[in-house]
Amino acid sequence: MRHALIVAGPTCSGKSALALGLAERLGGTVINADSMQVYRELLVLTARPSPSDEARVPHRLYGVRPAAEAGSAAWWRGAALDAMEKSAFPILCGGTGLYFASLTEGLVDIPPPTPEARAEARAMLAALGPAALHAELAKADPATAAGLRPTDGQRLARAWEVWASTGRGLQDWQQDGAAPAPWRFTAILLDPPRDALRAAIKGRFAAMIDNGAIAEVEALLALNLDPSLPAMRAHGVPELGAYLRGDITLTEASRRAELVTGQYTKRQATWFRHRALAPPDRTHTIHARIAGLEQFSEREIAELMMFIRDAG
RNA sequence: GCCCGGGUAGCUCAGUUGGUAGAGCAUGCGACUGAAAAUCGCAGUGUCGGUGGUUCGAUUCCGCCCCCGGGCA
Repeated sequence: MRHALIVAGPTCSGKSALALGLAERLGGTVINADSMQVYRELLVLTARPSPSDEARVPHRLYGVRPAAEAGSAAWWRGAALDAMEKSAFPILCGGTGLYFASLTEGLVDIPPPTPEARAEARAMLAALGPAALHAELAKADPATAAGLRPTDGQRLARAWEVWASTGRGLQDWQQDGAAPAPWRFTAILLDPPRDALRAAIKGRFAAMIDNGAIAEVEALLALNLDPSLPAMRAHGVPELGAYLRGDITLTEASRRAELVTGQYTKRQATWFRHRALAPPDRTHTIHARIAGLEQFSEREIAELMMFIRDAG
């Protein structure tokens, strides 16, 4: 069974720099496991690796999808598996827990929902609200409805689209089970203190503004896409959009973007603390925010390399 | 100096016809099976500006003081 490395952690924890450094030493390919860095139009705002980073080491799945086309865990899983297959040593780097889980735990093989079913589910959610959608689902697919909160609009819509397009309930599909990808995973998890993360996020957002984030949002908005598209909801896009419309000041937009990003790191930390990316003896946690491999001593780097080699 | 309004949770504020208080946001914790930078759940916190008085009991009523707005001088 082939071996792949996972470098995971919350936003702004330093995982991209760490993955880059490791890829250089190990002859690896960095494969994006971040749901927002896949969108072509989002470069600055998602802190995607720069062209010079990409010149140092092969990078895959960054900016490969137009913002107009929503990605999905299933799409990402297939693309990642393909990229892994073609890499000498895959290093999956990102912060999207669900994406990692689609690999390490697998995904149930449910046919993609029909566009009609998806549109119907979302229209029902918008028009009736989650409680009414839950009531409707309870009639059509009681087993799935029983497991969902009447307030959880997004999951209710997902359940509805599955039922409407396959005639089979989501819960029922999930009984089929899922299988992990046929890979041996080793994980390096970054779990820095939250206040360090918040401080770094603040600094990074200011740098994003200096590096063209506003123009990036302006260009994205000019595409006139559906505001419910994932790329349109990336941290900073709604906030800078409000600034561009003149609704709020740039200071306020920055404050809000930094706030939602900080809140997001909490959800990521919760996920990674409770969901194993790899078995305990093949998981290494670093409780600090890091700036890259150069931050470590040669001895620490050697230990890290040995940990990865032994795990493989 | 005078008049008016206000000082209650980290923030914005509600409230108690006198029995020591509550929402939203923030924060903390958690869930998460194809939108996941999404979506959702649970939980704190308070010398109720200070000080005297009335009262069995004051954050609430009264006096004085302090602070912040606004107006008049």
